[in-house]
Amino acid sequence: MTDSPIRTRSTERRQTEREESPARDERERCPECEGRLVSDAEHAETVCEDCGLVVDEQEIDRGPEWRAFDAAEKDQKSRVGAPTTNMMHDQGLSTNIGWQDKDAYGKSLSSRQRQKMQRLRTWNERFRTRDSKERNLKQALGEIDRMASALGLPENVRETASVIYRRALEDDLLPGRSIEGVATASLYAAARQAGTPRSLDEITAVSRVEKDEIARTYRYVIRELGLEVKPADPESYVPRFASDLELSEETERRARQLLKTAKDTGIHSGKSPVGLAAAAVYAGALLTNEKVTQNDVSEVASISEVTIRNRYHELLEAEEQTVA
DNA sequence: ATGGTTTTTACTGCGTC
DNA sequence: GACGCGGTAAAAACCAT
Repeated sequence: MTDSPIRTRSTERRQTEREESPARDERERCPECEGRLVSDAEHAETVCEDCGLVVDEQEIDRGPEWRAFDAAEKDQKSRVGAPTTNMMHDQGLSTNIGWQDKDAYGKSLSSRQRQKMQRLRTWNERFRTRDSKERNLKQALGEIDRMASALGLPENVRETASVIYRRALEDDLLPGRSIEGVATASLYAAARQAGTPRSLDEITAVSRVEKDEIARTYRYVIRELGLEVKPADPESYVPRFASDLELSEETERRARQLLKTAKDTGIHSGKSPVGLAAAAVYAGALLTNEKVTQNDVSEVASISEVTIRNRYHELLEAEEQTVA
């Protein structure tokens, strides 16, 4: 994978700057003394020959107005290149070779030239599709990064998500699906695999894609890639909820305990893991006399209060029976 | 598409601060 | 009276078939 010579950012800024400072007319005169103006290349100024008035500074572009701290950032921010259009898969940045066997003047090409052009077309097409995949990847990875930090997911999850996305790309799973959708699905899967799951609702909140599409794409990706994702363990939600609600270690421990016995009793099957976790946290707080309302828990867990009520009754009941 | 299960929504009543 | 909590019925969402 080598550095693509093509830069992806548009040239908007440069163009507007140019419009604001039109080319200086040679015969323009100094506004003060009507003296002849000369441009001083070394200092990039235009000065009056007679009175020394500096008429214009900074004619030349001394470089980017932004700073880049590493190569990747520089690559991202670079504004060199042709204007772009979103109507082409590569935003019109790549080379196009006409299909007609004519030269720039409209004359027909010799057969030797024709063959050469044909070869060039072939290769150009190959590079272009490879390029488009890379751009695709770049965009997706950026998106994954954005969502991951919004959800407070650690580095290793992003890594995993990237790997999943790459595999999806390799296996040609993209056609017919949006980059966004697959990126989101990858992250969702990665978070679950890493044992730091985020509910579909939470994911949806930071994604640009509808919940349905995420779920659909997720199932598809999992199936096609043969990924094994176990159903989320309710316990894996507990630490996050507990810390969001600023609850004690003890409460957290109790919540875990409740979930364990729930598993043993088998009342957890079929119920949503998030709901179970939320209920356990609430029940745990109850047992340690910490004040949390059902409403509080329902908000951090994005689960209805009713579900919490139903679940935590079951949890406590199961706990009592095992003790007895 | 369908039917069974779970979750959500909306509403009501009770007790407490 | 607002708030937290509990319960219920009906609607919606989910899931396997």
